[in-house]
Amino acid sequence: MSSVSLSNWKAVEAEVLSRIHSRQWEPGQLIPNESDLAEEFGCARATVNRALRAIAENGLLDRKRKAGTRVATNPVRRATLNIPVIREEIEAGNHSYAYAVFSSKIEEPPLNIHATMRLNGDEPMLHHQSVHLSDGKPYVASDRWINLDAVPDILNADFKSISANEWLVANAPFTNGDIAFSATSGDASIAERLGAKSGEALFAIDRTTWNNDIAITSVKLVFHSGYQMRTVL
Amino acid sequence: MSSVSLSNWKAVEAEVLSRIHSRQWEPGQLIPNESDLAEEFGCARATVNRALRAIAENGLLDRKRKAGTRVATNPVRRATLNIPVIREEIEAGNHSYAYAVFSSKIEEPPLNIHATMRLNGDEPMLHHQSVHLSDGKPYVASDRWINLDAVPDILNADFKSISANEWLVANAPFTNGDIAFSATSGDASIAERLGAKSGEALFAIDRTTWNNDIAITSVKLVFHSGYQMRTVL
DNA sequence: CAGTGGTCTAGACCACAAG
DNA sequence: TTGTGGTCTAGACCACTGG
Repeated sequence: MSSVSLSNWKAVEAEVLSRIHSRQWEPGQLIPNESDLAEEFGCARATVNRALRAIAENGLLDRKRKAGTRVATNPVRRATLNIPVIREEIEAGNHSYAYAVFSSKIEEPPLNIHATMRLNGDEPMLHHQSVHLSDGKPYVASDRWINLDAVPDILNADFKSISANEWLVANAPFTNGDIAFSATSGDASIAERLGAKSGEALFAIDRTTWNNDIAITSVKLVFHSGYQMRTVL
Repeated sequence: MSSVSLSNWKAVEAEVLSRIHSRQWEPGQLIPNESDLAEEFGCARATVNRALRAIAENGLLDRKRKAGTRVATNPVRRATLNIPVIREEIEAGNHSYAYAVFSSKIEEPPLNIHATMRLNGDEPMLHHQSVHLSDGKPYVASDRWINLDAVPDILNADFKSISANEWLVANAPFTNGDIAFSATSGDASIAERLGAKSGEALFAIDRTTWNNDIAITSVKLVFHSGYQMRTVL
């Protein structure tokens, strides 16, 4: 067997993954503790810890103090999605980027936005609607609410040179947020802005962000027909 | 300032995040190197490393040898999605789970499946279609192709007691996979299986998995109307 | 070439939780 | 109570890469 010394955590990770995939260690089974593995592999316990922690973060191992480390029975696979700035996503594909503002005005948010953002009173909100274009074609429509109490300076932003999203990324850091992915039948106005057929199935992202419990912004992005969000497992 | 000693990596992480959020360290700016921060915080360099690595994995820092560590300019936010076994997702919501097989037969895959799975020859494929039910209502429709060369034993599986997905999770570990999220107008047959209106917008996941370059399975999941996939940022 | 992050080590103590 | 993972330390060497 592996009497050779596994002297780095990537090698340890590979060996452990191999034992899991080959069913030498079966789902649900308790694997040896870190000290024993360190001895077997001829490396420090910290190295084993690094490898096992990486695997556990990926969902293939369950680790508990005192109870030990087990091979996950129903591995909950984790997929990490990159949520880029739209302009960069478009330019990364060698397309030209542009965007257009449809409407930008201060008004009362509807109840669902009020609830989603967990607003307390009736903070003044900026309602900002725009479309991002790739090679001149509609790419994604954005319907955004911005809490002016949190970022009053946004009223001075020049949305001819920078999108609301990029202004916020650069000027309003957030500490936490929610994101949801769904499918929507774009209503007539959204469909028109995207150049889609009315009622066509469109991919949507709803994202709300806070800075230490102060709501910053909530945005609904509706993508052009055929859009896919991809990643690896 | 923080003349107190930050003696664990979570505290260091919090302090660094605070400096980023407060703009004490601005986007694009080079931050002190690990040794200097270790000295300032009164902890070991390894502790600083652990904290900075965690932040970098989340996209808020860019680290390069020799070049040092910079605050990310356009933080590419990463969202980690948990992809559970359908049964567990349903049962976690305290609903009853069931599923029904519509069709299961060996046949030639269409060209797009052949390409997606990167098949070489004309491996025999099992085409398996089913629906998962939550409290008796359609939850998600599954259209799956399985490479019988990779998992011949699946022909002996009893799909009355276990779904194809769960059989594969338990018996055919994979080393890597692709996953894509999209919106689809379910065709008439899918819509019917899901009890959805024809043409209604539905959330879909396409997932293909391999075991060391041997394709295992490719599945399209189409969820019931209104389904959302959520996570935090 | 030289500065930075990446990693390994040996040992130590701690925190949690199973029995 | 006690075994296990979680973490910290001080020091060392390595690997990458900018200048």
